[in-house]
Amino acid sequence: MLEGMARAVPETHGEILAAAARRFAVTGYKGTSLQDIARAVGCSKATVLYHFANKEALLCELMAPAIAVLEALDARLAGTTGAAAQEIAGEGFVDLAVRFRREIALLRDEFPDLLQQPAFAHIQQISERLIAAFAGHSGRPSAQIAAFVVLAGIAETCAEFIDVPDDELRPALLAVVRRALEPVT
Amino acid sequence: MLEGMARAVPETHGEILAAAARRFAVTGYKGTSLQDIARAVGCSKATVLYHFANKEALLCELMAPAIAVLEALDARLAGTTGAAAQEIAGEGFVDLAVRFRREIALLRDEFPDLLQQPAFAHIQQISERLIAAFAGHSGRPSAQIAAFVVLAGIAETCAEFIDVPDDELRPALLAVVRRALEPVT
DNA sequence: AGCATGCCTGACCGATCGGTCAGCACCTGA
DNA sequence: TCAGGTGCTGACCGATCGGTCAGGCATGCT
Repeated sequence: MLEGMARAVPETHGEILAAAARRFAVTGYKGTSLQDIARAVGCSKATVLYHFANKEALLCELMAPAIAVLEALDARLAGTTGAAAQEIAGEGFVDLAVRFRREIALLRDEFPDLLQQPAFAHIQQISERLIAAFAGHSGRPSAQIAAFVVLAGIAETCAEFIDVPDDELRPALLAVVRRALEPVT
Repeated sequence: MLEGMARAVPETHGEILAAAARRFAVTGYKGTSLQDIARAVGCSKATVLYHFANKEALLCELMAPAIAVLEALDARLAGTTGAAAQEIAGEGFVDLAVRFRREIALLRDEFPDLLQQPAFAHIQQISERLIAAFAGHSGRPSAQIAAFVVLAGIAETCAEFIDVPDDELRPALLAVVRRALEPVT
C-alpha cells in the first residue's frame, strides 16, 4: 500500500465511467447492463466490476459532482424565506439542471427507485426543502403544487432538450420559473 | 380459491386488470413482474397469461381509456392557433392528467421506452402536437421550452399528488399553466 | 352417458441480470 | 532470479424475468 504514488497508466477506470455515462443517458440506469458498458469500453464485464464494487457504486461516482452542487444549493437555501427563497431556488436549480442535464437524463427513469436506496436517501429531503423554497415557504397547497410542477418540469425538460445549448436553455427556463411560481403575499 | 360464492361468470379478467393497475402504480411497469400481479390476484402467473396475450397487452388494455381521451383532445386541437390553442390544450390536458393520474403514475418510469413500442407509437406524435399547442404554435424556442416544462410538470405532479382530491388539484394546475405558458404575441 | 369447451395450473424453458472467483500475463523491486 | 502486486479475463453462479405447454377439473350440450 504505497500512498501518494503516482499511478502508472491505468486509464480504464475513467473510460468505464465515461462509457457508462453515455450508455446510462441513452438507455437509463436499469436499462443498461454491465455487459453493455463493458462492450462499449471494449473490455469484459468482470473488468467493470474490478474497477467498481458494483453497479450502484458506478452510479454513485457518476452522480457525485451533481449531488455536491445540489447540496451546496441546499445550504444556500437555509434561512431564506418568501420571494428571496423562490429566487435563489429558481436560479440555483435551473443552473444545476442545465449543467447536469446528462445526469438527470440517466436518473429520470428510475428516480423513485433510486431515492429508496440508502446511498441517495438524503436527496429526498433536499428536494423537499427545494420545493418548500419554490413555494416561498407558503403553506398553501396551490403553492406546493406549482412548486412541484416547476421542479419536475425543469428536470424533465433539461433531460429532453439535451442538445440545446446552455445559453439558450437557461434563460428560457428561468423565465418560465419566474412566471409559473405562485407569488408570495 | 374464490370466496364460497359460486362464480357463475368468472371475473378473473377484471380482477387481474385491477390488481395490475394497483401494482403498476406502485412499482411501475418494468418494476412489476407477472408473478407480482398473480400473487396480488391470488392466481398463478399462467392464469395472467391465459387472460392476456402478454405483459404489453395488459398494459394496453389498462391504458385504453386514457389514450381515448388523449386522442379526443388531439382532435379538438386541430385547427386551433395562438391563445385559443393554449387554453384548450391547458384545460384539456389538466383535466386528462387529473382524471388518469394512476395511469400516468404507472407510465412515468418507462415513458420513453414505452413510446418506442409500436402499440404506443402515435402517442409520440400526439404529444408533439400538444406541445405545439401549449406553445401557441409559436416557433420561438423559449415558447417550446415553456410548453415542455408545463406538459412534463403537470404529468409528474399528477402522478405524485395521487391522494389530493381532484377539485383541489385541477384549479391549482390550471392556474400554474396559465401563468407559466409564454404569452403569444 | 360421452364429449367439448372454458378456466386454470405446475413444471418447465431460454435469456439475461448482477456478481464471484481462480487464475493468467505483465511489470517491478529486491 | 523470483516473489508479489496490478490489471484483466472466461467460466460460472443463483435469481428472476416473460412466456410456453400439456394436462386437470369443472361445467354444459347432445
